[in-house]
Amino acid sequence: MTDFKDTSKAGRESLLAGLNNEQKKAVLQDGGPMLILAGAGSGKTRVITHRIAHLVLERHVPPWRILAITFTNKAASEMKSRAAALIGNIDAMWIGTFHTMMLRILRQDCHRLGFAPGFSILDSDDQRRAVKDVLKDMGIDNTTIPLREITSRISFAKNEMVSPAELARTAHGNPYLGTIARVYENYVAYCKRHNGFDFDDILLYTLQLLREHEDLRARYQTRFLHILVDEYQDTNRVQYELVKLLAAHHRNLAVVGDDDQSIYRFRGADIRNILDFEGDNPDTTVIRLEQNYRSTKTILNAANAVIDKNESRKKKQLWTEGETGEPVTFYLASDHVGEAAFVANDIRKRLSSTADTEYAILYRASALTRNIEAALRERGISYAIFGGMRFYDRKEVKDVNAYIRLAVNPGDNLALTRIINVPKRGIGDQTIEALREVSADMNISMLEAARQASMHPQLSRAAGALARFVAIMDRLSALLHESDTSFALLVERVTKESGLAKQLEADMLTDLSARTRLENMNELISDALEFEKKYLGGEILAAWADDFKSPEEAAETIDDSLIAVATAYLEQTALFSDQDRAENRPDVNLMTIHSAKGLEFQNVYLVGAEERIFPSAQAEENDDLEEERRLCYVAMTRAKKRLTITAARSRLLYGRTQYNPPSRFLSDIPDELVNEVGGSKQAPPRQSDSGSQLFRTLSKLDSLRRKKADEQKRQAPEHNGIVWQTLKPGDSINHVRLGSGEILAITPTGDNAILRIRFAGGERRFLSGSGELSVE
DNA sequence: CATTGATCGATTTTT
DNA sequence: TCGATCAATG
Repeated sequence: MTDFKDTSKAGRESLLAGLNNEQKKAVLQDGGPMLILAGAGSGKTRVITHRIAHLVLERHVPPWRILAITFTNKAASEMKSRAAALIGNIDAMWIGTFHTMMLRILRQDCHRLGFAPGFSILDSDDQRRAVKDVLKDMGIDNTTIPLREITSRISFAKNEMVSPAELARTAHGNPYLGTIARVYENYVAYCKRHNGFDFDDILLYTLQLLREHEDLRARYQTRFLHILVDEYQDTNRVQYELVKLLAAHHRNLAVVGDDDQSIYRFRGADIRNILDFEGDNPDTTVIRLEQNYRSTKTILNAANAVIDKNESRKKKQLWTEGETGEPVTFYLASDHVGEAAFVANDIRKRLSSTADTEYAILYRASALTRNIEAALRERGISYAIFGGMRFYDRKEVKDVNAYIRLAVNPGDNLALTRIINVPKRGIGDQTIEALREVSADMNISMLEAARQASMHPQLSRAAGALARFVAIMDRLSALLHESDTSFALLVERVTKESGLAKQLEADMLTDLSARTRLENMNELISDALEFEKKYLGGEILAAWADDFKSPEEAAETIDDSLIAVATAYLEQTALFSDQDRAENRPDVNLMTIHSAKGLEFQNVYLVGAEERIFPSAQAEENDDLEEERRLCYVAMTRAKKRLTITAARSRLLYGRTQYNPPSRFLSDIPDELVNEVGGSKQAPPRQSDSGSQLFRTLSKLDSLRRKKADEQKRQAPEHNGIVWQTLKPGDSINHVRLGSGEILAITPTGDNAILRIRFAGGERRFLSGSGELSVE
């Protein structure tokens, strides 16, 4: 351990410098179970990294005996670089996501579960296609049960460790659920047959492996002297069991989280894991990090007031020594266009008049971005939408990777079906279906079936095309297994041999987007080159190092064959997003509240703060309001300096105009913390039952505004028609000729509005200004 | 076998 | 509204 930073007294003190008492306690705590309740902006990452540094530098824990688990790769790399800055070389330390860490264990001993080491990792798209295949095999019409319903139920079952048999039992004769259970069972077999793991499997099978094999269990249990888990409130049951098992021997388990920020129930997070941690471990040391270093007093108090309404939570009260700051701004626009304009104007004003550089617009659902984007574009404000498509999820990139996948794992029928006719080579659905049949009947892979095409009458028609495809795969596989060329070169050969590059070049003549796709493909080659450098240089090495060797020793045993590099590369593309690929800094960041978690901005705009949007309609139906409230808390606590919340009285969403009152969360914010600005010219919101002062103020302002609007109307030339502002969908209306009808939708167009009306004879649209309409 | 119109349906998302 | 997905046609 020669390359660690010096552990002089000065070094030691700097580890604790600037930490508050609670933070110090968390860093210095000996061991045993520890629950660190870290409020938003309380310096959580700092505490974790400093604790790791303390363990290594002061307590002389070898880095390879520390396991630190995060939820995202982004969080992991952040933690790694900050820990490395404090400690020095930490290559041997296991810092990473659950999936990355468990994959390490799985790779080494997957044969004990009946899997081969070159296994594929199925992404959600593969998963869907796998379920489709299973349905076809079972002769189930894939319209009876929605695909997403099946995949999500299977995923939930896996997260809860419910086996197909158990799921069938809990179906209690319900044929719908019974079918899903049978699909689940066949899907598991399907994955095994194809030597593939889906994301849930990576965790579930690792748990199974460790539970069933005492030697492996003992090996990892003794190895990890200290285990740290970040974002513990978002763990699911499998993750909970994994952590529990791995920590069972030394019991030095520090979990860090914030129950108030648990917002991933929909993907299996179980808030009980954090709420019951003390109960599960009676000797737990609980540390509360309640001092916030991010937001103003006002923002914090407003957020506290909102979250305080939740019943099931560990009470926590964030406080700050920071300034009081400006009140929270609330703006109620007349419609979605006005809302977007307000936000965009406000940002434009601040961009030119202040030195602020951080702006984020947050929303509950991504459908809300459209108007915002338009408003920003109109004003020439640059923006970026956070959390779009991953680089590795682009079609052209996935196609190339599918060729590599198939070369590495010839049993991967999903990869095969993806690219057997990409680019087009005359192998259609019929042929693919026939291949599937032959492969199932003969118990061989589809690639093997294609190889034997001439022996099977169903395949004779496409035999020529199939032979050409097999020849391509043979060349690639020969290159992979026999050649000592570089991996990047292999990737380039894939693009050439497959004809993908040629195809894109041809497409460029007619299709402008083909250029981008070609660029992406070339980018993939440089990406592969970069990865290869890292891999051979030992940076990825720790992932493959045998447990108890130093990185140097491990370097000698590492497999540097092309196939090993390819396997590692495929793993990276399956598991890593590319959110770190920083693009030019935009003026404004647009993102969902979910993806804003963990981030902070000087100026935050929370838009669409309306009932049925936030909280969402389905959250209300499912009685999931506490989670929505936590989401609101997360949104508010992203703001450092200024928080603006907006809502619209009418909003065109999913092709319908909705009229929703402002979000109930607004009424939880004490009035003195809010400044309501500007406004609309329409009817007041539906009176809230909360009787909050804010709503009364809103109504007062509103009646003033209405008076003004009425005056303006009187001065303006009188126009015919009806006062559409008082109407809402569902109201009845009369037409001179068509008689009585029901309003379906109202689309404002300035003074006027388009009314979609259902009459006895069908639907018609009218301008509200048309003199032919009258209210009943 | 590839292309085209109808139909459905729509929170949130990482790995 | 908009987009993806899917059955029917040339």
